[in-house]
Amino acid sequence: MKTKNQNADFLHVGEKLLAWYKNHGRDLPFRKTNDPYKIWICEIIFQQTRIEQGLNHYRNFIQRFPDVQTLAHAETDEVLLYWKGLGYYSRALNLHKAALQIINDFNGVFPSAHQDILQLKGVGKYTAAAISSICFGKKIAAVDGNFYRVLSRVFADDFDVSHAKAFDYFSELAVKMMPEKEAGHFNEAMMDLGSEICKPKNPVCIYCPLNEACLAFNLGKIPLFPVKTKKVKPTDLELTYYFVEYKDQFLIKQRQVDFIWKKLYEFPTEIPVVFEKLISGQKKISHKLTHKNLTIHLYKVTLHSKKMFDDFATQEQFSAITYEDSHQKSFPKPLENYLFSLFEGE
DNA sequence: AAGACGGGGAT
DNA sequence: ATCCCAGTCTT
Repeated sequence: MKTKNQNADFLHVGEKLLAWYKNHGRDLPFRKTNDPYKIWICEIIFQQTRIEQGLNHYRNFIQRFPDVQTLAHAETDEVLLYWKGLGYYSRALNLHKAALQIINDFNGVFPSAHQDILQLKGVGKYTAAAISSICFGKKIAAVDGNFYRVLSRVFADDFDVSHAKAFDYFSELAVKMMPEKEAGHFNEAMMDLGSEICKPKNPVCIYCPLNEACLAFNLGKIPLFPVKTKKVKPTDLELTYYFVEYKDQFLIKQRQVDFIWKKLYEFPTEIPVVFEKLISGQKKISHKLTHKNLTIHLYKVTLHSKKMFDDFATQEQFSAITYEDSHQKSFPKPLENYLFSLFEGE
């Protein structure tokens, strides 16, 4: 009997959330479709990425790669180009690999079984749950940062969200709240509430549809939740680049190492000693990565001999391109900014 | 279980 | 300067 009443309470909160969503949910382009391909793309783009930041990328990506066949048959470089500036570039590489998986393993049809979806490169528990619920009506919670924040506050639950079991723990809570046949909308509702009302800082509790039920709010303990113990320590990283130019061309190569900016283009990292007297100056670039304070020492090397330029490019397997052509390559943000500063106004 | 992986906006 | 965002993959 006790269990029954508790479940009824959970369900009541879920229905409140859903009612709020129908009136106050955000109007986003991918909310108008149940096409698993489009939902997949949008879920990957918006991993660790704000809606405002990725919205244009989503639109451009879908326009250029409207279906899984188009994506699978594209060059990796072009997929990367459409990812330029989004960060976490392995997402784009995995996206392309997964498109080929769908062609080869699933006959070119986006899989509908949850376990199959989970097999796709770059698709983890969250993304698989989002696709399964939104596109295929499966009653599965797409537990993300919003779920952790909202649920930990509503139940004043101090379960450590950085713990490995947090996904399953909060998933169980969420499923209890989920109205039948509304898993997709429920998941979207939780994201919108977390984004617009139950924000990390200064949540707008007075407008929250769940404030009557919210334990943390009624206890005045909102700032205590969610509990997150994982601590990250910033480290320092220094890189050296040489911007080697001849007339209107400069040298680039593609990063292959499994480190930051894998598969993105960059400048030479070392030059022959005889070039050193041609260095016209150093520019220092400071850039903050997620857990790194990055300093780039950037030297500009202006060559006046086409033979030296060509020989160096050939021996070290660099490519020579113009500034105009560089728009067709994906550069790390700090290098992109440098290029822009060099050529702006021309 | 812990680290690595980008970039940008809010506070 | 710090936090954290529609997380996933690799030790």
